[in-house]
Amino acid sequence: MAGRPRVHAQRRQGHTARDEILDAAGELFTATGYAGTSTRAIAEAVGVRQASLYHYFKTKDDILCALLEQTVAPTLGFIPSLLGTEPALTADEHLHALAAFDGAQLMSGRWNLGALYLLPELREAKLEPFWSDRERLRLHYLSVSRALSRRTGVHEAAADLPFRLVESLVNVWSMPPGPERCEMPFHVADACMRVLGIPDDAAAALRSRSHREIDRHNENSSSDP
Amino acid sequence: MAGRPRVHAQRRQGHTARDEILDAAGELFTATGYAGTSTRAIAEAVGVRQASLYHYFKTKDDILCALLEQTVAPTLGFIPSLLGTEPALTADEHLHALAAFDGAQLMSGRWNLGALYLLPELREAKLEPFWSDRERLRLHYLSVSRALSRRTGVHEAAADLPFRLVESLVNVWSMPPGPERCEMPFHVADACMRVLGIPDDAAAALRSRSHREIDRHNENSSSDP
DNA sequence: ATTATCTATAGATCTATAGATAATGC
DNA sequence: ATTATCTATAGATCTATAGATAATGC
Repeated sequence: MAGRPRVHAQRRQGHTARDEILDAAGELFTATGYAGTSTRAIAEAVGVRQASLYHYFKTKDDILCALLEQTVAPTLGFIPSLLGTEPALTADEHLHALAAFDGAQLMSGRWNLGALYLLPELREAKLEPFWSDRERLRLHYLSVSRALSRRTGVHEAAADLPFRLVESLVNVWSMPPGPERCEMPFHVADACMRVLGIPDDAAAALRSRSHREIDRHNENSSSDP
Repeated sequence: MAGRPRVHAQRRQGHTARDEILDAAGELFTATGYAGTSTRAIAEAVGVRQASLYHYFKTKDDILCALLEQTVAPTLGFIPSLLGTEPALTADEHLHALAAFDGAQLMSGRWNLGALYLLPELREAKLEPFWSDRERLRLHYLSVSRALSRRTGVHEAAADLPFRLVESLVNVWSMPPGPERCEMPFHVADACMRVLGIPDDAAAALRSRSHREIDRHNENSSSDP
């Protein structure tokens, strides 16, 4: 804490300076792209000098990486909750809750950070540990989806689709805010089940259980000392 | 013609130097974004020195603008053909052929230039006359679509959708090449009709007429002296 | 003493311009 | 003479580092 005073008063959301930087970077990267956003522009949006960013991030890539991590970390943190229930969840309960949580999380931020996945510059940047975390998440989706596709007899290529379906929520950000938009992650979770050959009524019946698991997780993780 | 020899032999598609530059820029802009592609990178991909680009384009924005124009100019050139038939086309024939031509054209290039519409940098760049051409095309879609929605009684908000449906073909570029992919513009043209309240069998019946109009236009415009 | 900021700047780009040069065409 | 290219470079960035400075905490 403390340190030399800033040249401007705080103007950003976020409890720490690091969070302020990520908030500004999220806005600018989603609005004008990665290469199209200079570190100076980020600093100005925060209200600090350009060099001050480097107290918190080693490079500009690091800022993007931290931002992208925010899109996968909460869901990775949810997986242990799903694995630790008593009695254990069935595969369909597990996948439905995972997709609903992941989707709601993608829709909950101030900026459409998932849209950053589409930036062409992304392929070039050095973004470990983001890529490895994202791959872990993808493989988790895949293994649960495979279990279900084996059970229903649907073609195994379908096991790739739930992960992609959830990511497609990026495009839902253009909807006007409101209850309809908030429902979308659950529609997508239902669609994940159908794509794996589970009938629509059975899929819809999983919703209340998913809500319960998500609430349970959110209570436990917010009550940290 | 003529002029000082290049430092490298030709390595790009395109009959003129200008076309070579646009081919290289199309590849690089779609791969690494606009801000992420330097004029030096474009020049290297062409096999000329960076400054030589400025013999053909006043600014970097100009290159992007010319590239984007390629995505709307052919379709704008098709409209007079559609208006000049004897006897005149009905509104549904007109819209179906327009959508099929426009869609096929978006899918026909070497690069997915329509995807450039999604680049966040686009909003900032100075891109007249592209924006005005694109607006002309949008309004043409709109007026034909409105005529149809009035006739079928579908909500008038649907008149916006055909233009957007055709543009969504950008996402089809991830399909493997083959007959299925080539069919997509016609599926989209059918979908434009359905979205305006025209039944599926009537929509499909428009295909042969659209094919004929497109062929007629291509013959006429390729036989320029 | 520690920390978060600041000022200043090096060194690497990047876009665009000026003017030289080496072909062809008349 | 005209043209398409070239070399060279100005001037404006942009990222990242070095080191000074002004707070708090001990």
